[in-house]
Amino acid sequence: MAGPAHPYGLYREFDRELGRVWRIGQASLYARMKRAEEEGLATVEVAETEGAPDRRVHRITAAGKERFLAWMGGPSERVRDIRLEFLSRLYFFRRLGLDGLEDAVSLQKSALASRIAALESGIAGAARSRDEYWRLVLEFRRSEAKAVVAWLDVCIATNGRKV
Amino acid sequence: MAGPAHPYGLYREFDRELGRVWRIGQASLYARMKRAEEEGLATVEVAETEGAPDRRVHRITAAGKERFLAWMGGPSERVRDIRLEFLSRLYFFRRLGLDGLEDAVSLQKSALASRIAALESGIAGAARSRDEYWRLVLEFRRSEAKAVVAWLDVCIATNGRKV
DNA sequence: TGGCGGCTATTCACGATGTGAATAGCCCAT
DNA sequence: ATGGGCTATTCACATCGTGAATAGCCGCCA
Repeated sequence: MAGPAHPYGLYREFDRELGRVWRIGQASLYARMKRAEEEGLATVEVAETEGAPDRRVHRITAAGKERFLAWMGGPSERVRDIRLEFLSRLYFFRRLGLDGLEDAVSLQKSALASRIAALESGIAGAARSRDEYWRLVLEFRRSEAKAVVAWLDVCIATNGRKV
Repeated sequence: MAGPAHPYGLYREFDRELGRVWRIGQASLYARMKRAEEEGLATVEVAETEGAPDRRVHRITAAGKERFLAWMGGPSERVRDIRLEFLSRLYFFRRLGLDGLEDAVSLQKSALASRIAALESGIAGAARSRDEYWRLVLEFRRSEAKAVVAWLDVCIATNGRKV
């Protein structure tokens, strides 16, 4: 996405930057990139180097770009995935200088809004049926979801300030 | 802990109740109970039944009880684990009629308090060094941690009301 | 000059973990 | 009598991540 890359180099970069959020092992990144190739999301070309082992240089395909951008734009379905996914998206938005962060934020916020609405109806139901435990569980989830919404607002504000 | 149990029966119970929080497959529960036996946390006795296959009845040992109670009391180190762990603890506190929930809550709260303090010093540092991304990441984590603290207060209040 | 440590780059073998399906006997309904 | 469903356990397999192995080349220091 930011030009051709080989796993080793990408790992060095990620380990310093994205690695603070999304810890990924070297061998794991190799496996993912190999899989991306098998799925036709990237093409691989072996490039010779001077005084170093050959590199398996990966180039993203149209299908790969599409998949990546869909992932960048789309909201995370599960609240617990936002921690990893949205913070990673944020990293890529900044790293690649992409725009559309505002859209991604609003999409995620509206996904969270319906999630919260569902949780609140569940909470009301649990309260009605005196299911204290279930009510607490749902309140936990609502609390988390609301915290993410509040953070997304901070996120937009910060980004707006920068632009 | 609530008397002897065999995996199949325990699964039926968990699947209905705890399963709403901690989804665990049947084969997975079997594996865990087998491992508990291997680690000396439970003893197993094969019991014959009338018109049904034999049961591998598990009985918790002293070591197992100790381990379980330590887990019940101790806070989750990572905020993201609280979702699963603390809600499971809450389930067992209620299911087994144990007391000590207040202690577990305060322990978790103080663990979160130091976590939040560390995050805030990190946020200040990131702000100083103009590392916007890292600041947002840390603010995300603080936001989550604070939401859990707020929920823990609700949790205590609810439980207090019941007693 | 010789060899040792460290860097680039990739691969491999393994362990943990979870899941669907297989197995097998028994009961009940049609 | 027989097919479906329940109790109960096990198996084989896919996924996923990790540490270590491999291998060539470079620079450093004795």
